[in-house]
Amino acid sequence: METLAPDALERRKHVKIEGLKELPGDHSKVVLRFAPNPNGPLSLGHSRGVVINAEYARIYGGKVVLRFDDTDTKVKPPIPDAYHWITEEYEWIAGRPADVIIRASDRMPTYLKYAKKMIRDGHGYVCRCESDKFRNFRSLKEECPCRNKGCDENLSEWEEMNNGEILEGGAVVRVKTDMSLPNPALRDWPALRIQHNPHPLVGDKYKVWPLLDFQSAIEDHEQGVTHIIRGKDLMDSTRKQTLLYNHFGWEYPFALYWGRVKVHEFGGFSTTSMRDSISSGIHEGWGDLRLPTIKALQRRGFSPNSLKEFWIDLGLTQKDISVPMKTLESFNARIIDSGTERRSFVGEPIEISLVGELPEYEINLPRHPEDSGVGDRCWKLGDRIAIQSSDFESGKLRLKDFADITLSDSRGVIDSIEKSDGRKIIHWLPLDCARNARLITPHGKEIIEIEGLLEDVDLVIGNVYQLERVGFARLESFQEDSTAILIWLHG
RNA sequence: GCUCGUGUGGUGUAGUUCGGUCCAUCAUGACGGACUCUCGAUCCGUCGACCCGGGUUCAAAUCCCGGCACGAGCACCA
Repeated sequence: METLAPDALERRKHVKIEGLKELPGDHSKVVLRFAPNPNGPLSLGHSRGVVINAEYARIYGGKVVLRFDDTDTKVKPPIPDAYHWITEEYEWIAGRPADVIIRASDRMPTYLKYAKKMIRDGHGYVCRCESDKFRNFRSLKEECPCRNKGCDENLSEWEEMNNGEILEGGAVVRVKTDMSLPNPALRDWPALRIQHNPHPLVGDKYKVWPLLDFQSAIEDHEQGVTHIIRGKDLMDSTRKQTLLYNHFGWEYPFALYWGRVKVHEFGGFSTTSMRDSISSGIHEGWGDLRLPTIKALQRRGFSPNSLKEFWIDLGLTQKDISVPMKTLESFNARIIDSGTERRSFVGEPIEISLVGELPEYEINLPRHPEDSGVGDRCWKLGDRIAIQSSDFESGKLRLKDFADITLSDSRGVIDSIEKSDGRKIIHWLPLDCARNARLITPHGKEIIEIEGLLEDVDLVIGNVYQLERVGFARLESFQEDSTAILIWLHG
């Protein structure tokens, strides 16, 4: 060591530890879970959960359970399409499908079974108090009258709840903890409530539905989850569920937390508010470029690896953070740049006639400046070309990779083919090689569409190109009139 | 009100468990330069931080006490 690298021993002062920290506990059979509500497709915020869980599963050779927490039919009702959207988006982000996929709504018999057992064992009870009345008991650390009912009475009321004899709001099943607990959130917390709304997938078969804390607790145990990674807003859920696990004699998984994330450009990630903005027509749909959805990121051409590197770099901390999209974009740019071919896009074009000795040849430009292996793009030269109106200034310009010209009105006099001085270099396009195009760019609350001309050489729908002097964009489609639709990615 | 959590450069992040090897890591950003027939890439340089106040100690980002700030939970949402 000392002879091979004498100063390696000293120089190793501060090294940043890359990657995720070690998971606590046993690593031999790691089971994690990602549990979204299928009330919409996945957002950029969700992708943190996918990345972190999938990465830990990869590190330890463990599994990830993708679980649809769809037990609310009223406040955040599930969207049937969201189940397959999320399944596919999970796979896209993680680079592999989830190991186990379950829907909470399919597992109702299990939840109801445990609920009944809890009541029978005296660890839970049917509470008929109105919510604000119970709230009052809770704040006073007093027990509500329902708490000391006999087991038989609880059980018969439980049956009434399930039969639909008790209306919504008429009863709730509570986990018996301790009304004198210092943390008010833990005092006899609600486990199941009545919902008569039909569930979009299982209909009106069930009248009693578990709340998140109960459903999630039971299912984590059923699936053998060893590590729960969740937002720190759910810390009290851990404490509530630990109390429930004690009733059942189960051992609670390790829980890890992350703080709230905001992105400067988008703020938070509320599926519900996105849903509202779509139904009210403010946004065009879940793939609207202004929305922080995975669908929008896919349309723009982000690499799933950029999400992975981004979230792993951010790590798993409990700090509430706000990061700029620029950070994600720089990860993405680094990933895609070497494999992204260049093309010319002239926005808001102005036609120019070339005057002078027009060489009778084709111009060969590299598809990638640092990678000759991908070959050239070939332009047939004509005397009609287009330049960007923002570059139009009467005077001396260099048409990139072609010629020095002097511009006056809409005529470009060729001064020389060789680069003769330090004049401004602009991108351009022979009209013969151009196709109409529209570059669509999200800009805050607006969507900006720039009409222009795109170099019409080997265009493949779905590919990302770097538009010279403009930035990265994904070719989304050709319209019927053959106009190319480009979606802006980043600079 | 009660309970819980977090505070390191503009933004993130490493280091905090077991004080010294930290005049504090890395990335991103901003600024400047080199190179390049893209405003991309690459390369070089510069800027910039331990919430505050005490205490313990030879030594504190790290331990203790007290403040302050921010966030969250106390939903018949997830």
